[in-house]
Amino acid sequence: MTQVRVRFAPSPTGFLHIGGVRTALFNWLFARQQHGVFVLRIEDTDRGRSTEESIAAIIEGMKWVGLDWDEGPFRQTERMELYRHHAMALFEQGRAYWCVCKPEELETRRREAEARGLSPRYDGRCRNLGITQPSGEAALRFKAPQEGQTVVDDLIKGEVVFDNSVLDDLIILRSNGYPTYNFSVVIDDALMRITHVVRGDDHLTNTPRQVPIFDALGFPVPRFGHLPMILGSDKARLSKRHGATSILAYRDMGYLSDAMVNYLVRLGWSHGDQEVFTRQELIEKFSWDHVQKSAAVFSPEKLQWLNAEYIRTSPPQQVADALVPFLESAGLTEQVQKVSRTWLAELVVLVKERVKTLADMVMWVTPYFGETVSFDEEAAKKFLTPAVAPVLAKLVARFEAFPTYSKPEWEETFKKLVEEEGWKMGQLAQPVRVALTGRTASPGLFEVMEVLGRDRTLLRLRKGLEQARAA
RNA sequence: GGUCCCAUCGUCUAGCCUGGCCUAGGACGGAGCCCUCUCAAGGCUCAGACACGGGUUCGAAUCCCGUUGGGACCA
Repeated sequence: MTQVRVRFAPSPTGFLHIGGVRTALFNWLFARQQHGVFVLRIEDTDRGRSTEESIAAIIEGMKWVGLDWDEGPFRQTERMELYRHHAMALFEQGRAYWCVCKPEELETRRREAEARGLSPRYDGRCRNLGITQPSGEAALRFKAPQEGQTVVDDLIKGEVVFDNSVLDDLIILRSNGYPTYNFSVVIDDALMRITHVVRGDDHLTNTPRQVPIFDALGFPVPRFGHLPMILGSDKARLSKRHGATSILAYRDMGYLSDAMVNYLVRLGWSHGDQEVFTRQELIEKFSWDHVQKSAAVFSPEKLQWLNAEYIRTSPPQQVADALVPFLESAGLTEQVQKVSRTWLAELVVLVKERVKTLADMVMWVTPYFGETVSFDEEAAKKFLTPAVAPVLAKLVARFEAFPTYSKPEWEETFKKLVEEEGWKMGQLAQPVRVALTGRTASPGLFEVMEVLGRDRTLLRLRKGLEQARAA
């Protein structure tokens, strides 16, 4: 049994796309499950559009989602000699030939063919010219098989049959000496001994063009798997106008990488009714025959639900660590430095049930940092009124009698006071909530007090009382 | 235009290969109720799909053919 070797081969012409991450993820899961090798290869032969920033973004994105690679990153631009060498090898074997047709001529002939209702492929004019040493501009073309069929036994789509008669002789080396996409992938996949080529299904029809090249060069043909596309809500290919498509944009919006991975894997793959998986489970349970054949619509709502799920269930300390950069960019750097990591984790526990993203969490968590809070104007106006002042004063007095905070005792004290006054819980709870957090919505009051501690609780209650009296 | 791929609730999907357990299951989203100091979380309930047409069969979401509709690639 030969070792499984898979690859992810993005072109660095922009940020790392969520579709790309999903392709990488399926490859990675398969590699890890099979104890195989995952190769990262940067397809940067398009010099005009490839950028260093983009390569850095791909690497950063891959690291963020935790898809570690075993070999690479390789770059095609560093492998030019290999492509030329193998292209010339094909020429020497008589499997490739020089084509001196000018681009304009090709264009005219293509139009003519189309006008006559024929398919617009290369007519093979230079195929039998036997040019050995082209004098001017020339491209190298591969002699594609013209008869028979090429059968691709796809891991996902099943058996797909193509008639070779529809194939034309594709250019493998351009007149400028650069290899074409369809050629360089074959050489790389062959030389890197890739056993399973898993990519987007936009490459399915490229496959019968590539298989004969493997054959001609005497390389073993890998298995292929073509993943369905990811679409936007209007069923068009996912793009900027559907919202963020860069993986790092999701990081910056406050999504957890585990949630992202879990969401992406379920977009096109399933394991019965299970929705939430640990990485280990994914590695164990992943299989090609449960990969969907049809395209899937990306759902920001479901992603958000899963993210909330992960925020609730991940170890609080881990969530707290991921939260820190968000607190810092919200201007809370100093405050964050003053508090302990465990207190931060307590804060996470306090608010995690009410939050969808880490960005949300910042909003929920800010009231607990300073000594005091600023009151939301509307909230104060509604709840910190002269009518509640006397009761609030009594509450403060009774709480002050306790040397330390104790949830059961303080809660009992609170309820007793409400009862004595003949009030409903909400009548006192809301003013207290505003005093403690500045807002009308918060976690349970006694959990809030716990996180605040005795002294800050009393300080804030007194401030609230002042406000109520002044109103 | 040619070739190829695809088709179950609004969305992600289970079921399809190995027909009957499907009056089609789960999840997100939506509606409602419960819980409740607010907001959430949670629990319960409801609405909601086998693209269409032919076959095959005692019986089809499941098998076959066609149609329609999407999409990709080639240029």
